[in-house]
Amino acid sequence: MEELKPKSLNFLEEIVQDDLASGKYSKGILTRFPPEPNGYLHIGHAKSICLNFGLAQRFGGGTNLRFDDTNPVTEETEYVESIKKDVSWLGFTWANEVYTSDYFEDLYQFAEKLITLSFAYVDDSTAAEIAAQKGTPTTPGQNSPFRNRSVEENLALFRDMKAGKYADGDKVLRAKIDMAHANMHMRDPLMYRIRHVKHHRSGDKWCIYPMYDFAHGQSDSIEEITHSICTLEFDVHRPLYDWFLDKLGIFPSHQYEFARLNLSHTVMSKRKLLQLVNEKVVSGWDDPRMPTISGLRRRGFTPASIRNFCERIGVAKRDNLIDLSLLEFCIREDLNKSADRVMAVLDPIKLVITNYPADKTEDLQIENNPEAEVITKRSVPFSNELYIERDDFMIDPPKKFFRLGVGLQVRLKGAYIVTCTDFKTDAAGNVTEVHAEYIPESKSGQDTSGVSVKGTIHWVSVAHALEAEVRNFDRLLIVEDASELGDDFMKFINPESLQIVPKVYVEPGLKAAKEGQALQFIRKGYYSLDADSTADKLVFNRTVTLKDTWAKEKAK
RNA sequence: UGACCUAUGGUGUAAUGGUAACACACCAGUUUUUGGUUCUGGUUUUCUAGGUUCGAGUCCUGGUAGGUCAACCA
Repeated sequence: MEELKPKSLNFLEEIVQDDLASGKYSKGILTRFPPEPNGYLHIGHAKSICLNFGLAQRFGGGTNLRFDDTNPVTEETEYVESIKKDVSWLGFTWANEVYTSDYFEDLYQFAEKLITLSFAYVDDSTAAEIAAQKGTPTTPGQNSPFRNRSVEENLALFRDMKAGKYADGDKVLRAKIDMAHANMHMRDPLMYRIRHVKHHRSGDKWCIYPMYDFAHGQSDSIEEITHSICTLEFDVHRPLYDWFLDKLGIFPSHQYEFARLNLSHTVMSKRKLLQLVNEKVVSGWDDPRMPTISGLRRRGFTPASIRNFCERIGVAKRDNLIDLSLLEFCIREDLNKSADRVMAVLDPIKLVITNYPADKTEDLQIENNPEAEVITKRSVPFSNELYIERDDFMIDPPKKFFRLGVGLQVRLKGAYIVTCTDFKTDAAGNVTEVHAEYIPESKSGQDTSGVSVKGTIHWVSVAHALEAEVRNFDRLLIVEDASELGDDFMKFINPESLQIVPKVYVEPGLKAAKEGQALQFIRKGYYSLDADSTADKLVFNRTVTLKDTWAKEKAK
């Protein structure tokens, strides 16, 4: 069936569509996702991943996973593995797994070619001198005294650099462009620096390493990437990207830029995330409060929910701050359809059903998910003593309180309607026990009582309950926008971003729960079994709360 | 005060010179054995001043505001 109105294209899709229509790329398109393996992927990377892989999927092309490993000081194989895991987990398959370090020889040859063409020279200046020569955005730079060395001298020097005859920082290779250029990146940018450091893949083979600007575009070109998509801060690099490809006369890949994702109530920069880890504000890169892919995974987010989120946020070139509530909506939308419902009492108080036999247990059949296409049921034991939530009882219930209070009636989910008759308190006046009578004819599914109630509450049988730990997570920061906080963001950490409830009661069937399994704790939220769980002790992470309109009503 | 990028409801994103719309959020109601879900309705939008045009959110010019760039990082 034809769609009546095709979904509008984003600006990148339009570019690809136009390029394909004009016959520019007869072999189809090829994109790439090029992380530097020096840290863990976060939700901002997910946007880029969905964009790159999504573009290729939509227009019948491929996507390379390229590790941009030109700086051996910061890169490690450990990160390569985590990145591959995260991309796969998100549901994408790359056409080729490639490494910029695979192109070191090609890049070296490119560099010699530019030297031969008098487009590059070896500079003996120190880093400080080069910085001083560079000028400022409003004042032109000065030519380096080494700028006019002969091709032969440059070639010899560069070969000596490669051969390891110089120490780190002694010399660099620079492109000869224009020290007065309005674009700072065109003021004789560095192409190679000396680093006597072991590389995670090439080992000690090289002691000179290409800079990003001399590696990225050429890598794109070598792979014949048609559309090289990156974030806006690389916009000013594009003239240089094009300059190198043009002077080298190699495959003309094209770079396009989009605005990176900013998410409210969190930070996204690698440096700040690292700070959170190092200062032990969080337990690690996969702490469920982190916006990392591994953190979101542990928190209970599904790949589909993240892909859907990336689809919904769209893509453009203006700065943006996406509200966390959209991410929450996406995971609720997914889990509402897929997560089984179970009962867990987080803040327990005992409910005694005084007219139910103390020696009796019933195994009630309760549906797992009312939203599922095929309804399945599970068995839940019911007895005369139950745990219910403390806030499901009030001594002086206000109007529209559809829960328990003396004289009020509720249905116990999947069981009977009960009428609250009494309660007990301790010396301090705290409620310790609630008493109720059940209506035998009101059994769920075969109710002939004729009684109708407004409220339904969840419960767990005291005798059968399983103990568990619950970790309730909330937004990392108490401020929406951390962009102008700088390092002060640490002062705005939400003190309630993690609340551990060491002892909750859950229904006994949860003993069979599997790590990562998503569950809805009825009326409480979506939870997922954490890896910290043991046979004796289950640990559940709260992925997200349910929407709570009663809380809003109460607040009024 | 140089170059470049950007400006549409509270937040995002569409509208490709021809009725400003979709989602989230928010509000009201509906449904509901989850105060969840569903469904319905509602509030709230083109930075500014000129210009081109029969017609401008869209094109042009100026202004304003925000962002990016001066690592031997990527």
